[in-house]
Amino acid sequence: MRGENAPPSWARLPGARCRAVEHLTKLEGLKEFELFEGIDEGFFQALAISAEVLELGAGTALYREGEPSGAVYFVREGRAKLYRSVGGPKARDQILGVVGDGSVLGLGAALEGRPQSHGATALTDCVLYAVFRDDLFDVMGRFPAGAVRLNRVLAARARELEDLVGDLVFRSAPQRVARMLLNLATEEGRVTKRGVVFEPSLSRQEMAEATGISREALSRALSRLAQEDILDLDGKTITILQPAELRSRT
Amino acid sequence: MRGENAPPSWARLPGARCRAVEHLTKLEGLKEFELFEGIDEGFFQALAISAEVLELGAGTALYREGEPSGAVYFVREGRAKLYRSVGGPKARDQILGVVGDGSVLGLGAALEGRPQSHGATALTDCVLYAVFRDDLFDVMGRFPAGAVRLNRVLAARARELEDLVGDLVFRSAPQRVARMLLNLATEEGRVTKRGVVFEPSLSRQEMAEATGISREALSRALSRLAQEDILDLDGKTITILQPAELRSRT
DNA sequence: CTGGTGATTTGATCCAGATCACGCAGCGCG
DNA sequence: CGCGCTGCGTGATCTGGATCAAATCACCAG
Repeated sequence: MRGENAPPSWARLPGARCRAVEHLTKLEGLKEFELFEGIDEGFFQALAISAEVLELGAGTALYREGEPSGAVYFVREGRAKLYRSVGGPKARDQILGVVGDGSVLGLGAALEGRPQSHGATALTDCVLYAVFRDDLFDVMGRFPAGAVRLNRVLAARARELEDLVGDLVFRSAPQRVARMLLNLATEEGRVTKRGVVFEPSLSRQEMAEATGISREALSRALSRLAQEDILDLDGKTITILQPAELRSRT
Repeated sequence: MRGENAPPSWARLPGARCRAVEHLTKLEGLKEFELFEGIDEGFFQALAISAEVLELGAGTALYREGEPSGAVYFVREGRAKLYRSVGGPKARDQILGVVGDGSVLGLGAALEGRPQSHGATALTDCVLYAVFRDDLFDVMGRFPAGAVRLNRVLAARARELEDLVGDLVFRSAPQRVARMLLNLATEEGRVTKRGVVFEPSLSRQEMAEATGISREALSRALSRLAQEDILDLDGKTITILQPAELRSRT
């Protein structure tokens, strides 16, 4: 049925597996998306009928840059990174953004009918609803109100990318590190009396890629902040001891 | 600002002036937008009724970063730059993109109902169709097929921004200069037997801002290319003598 | 405990590109 | 005319962060 489409990369990956789930479950999950608040019931049903539930193990790729768009993915649970790569001798990645539940992946490529402009990989175990392009267009045609809402996803992405460009161009490495930490903290941190504690879903390497600097530079920036008692580094967990001070270094 | 419709900045700017134009003219103009190919006639009429024709002199600002979204602008003629700024002692701009006719400005902010995330300024004299937010939402509600098309604009913008991030992070200054020249050439160049000739709509300063480097570095990069007979610089006009060579420096 | 493998830190250089400083050309204007 | 102003080119420094090199740490299998 979807024979013309090359199988999306998740279908070929060991970490991913499809699960049969009853209809109602999926429908309920979709209704939780803030994005679709106030949208007609029929839209959810139509989407739910088309959706495949997808469990993606941490670290497995959902799609890669340049790959033809097979589907869009509604993130129900977990966190994923979007990134760009360069090959060649000195291969590198740049993280474009980290998205959590309630977001949508692969939408731009699906709507434009062009190859993916970035790769997407699960940072934690994820639960996604995959909707194939054909089905998406079908549902969009039948429930335009829902389709129009999808605009917001792209508007938000564009805004975030503009922010990223601004950071890369205008701010120094230490400033970007500070911002990255604050972002991670608001996403993943628990507030305690010592400060904001979290165990980042990003490795040091990935933090560097998100910040647009080398792993070594990131390491140095962190140690520096620890030395100044703004951070506490203990194994994998990071505590922001002086959030205000960190913010002032932005 | 007072009320929900604070006057958009163009209304306060000397270079801008509104023109009374008959209905049919505007409608014809809108139908030329490739973006809306195949869309129902009613959509154009509804948009045309709401649209104001706006003439914007070269160099005048359409909207600024942080300003509340008043309207969206359909670019009928001319070229405009989108940019980010930092204030402070060492104020700088970074050009996020240059758009020409057939594109739409200010859409993200309008849809999100948030302040503009970037500024927009005319590079050349422009003719725009301005549609106020309220009117836009009204038309989108009545003609969802057209509304859904708008997401292509945002998808394209997001893709372009991803490209920009990739360039900034992965490529060296000379490589970015080469790309910028090639982009300008395809947009604005005439092919002659000597090579591709154009008189850029961007000043040197702006070329530097688009490339993410200093004016001096841009100047040097250009002279270098001229020295190697890849470019010819003559006053304001640039001729790309060896497009292939330039492309290989990407 | 022992060795191995990968991630992280630390330390020591290097260099692309920013910054600073200056000269020069055009251009409107009293 | 001379004056200031803005935009552009070019040379001379300076430096943030990349890169190279090596040590340390964490974790696991045996």
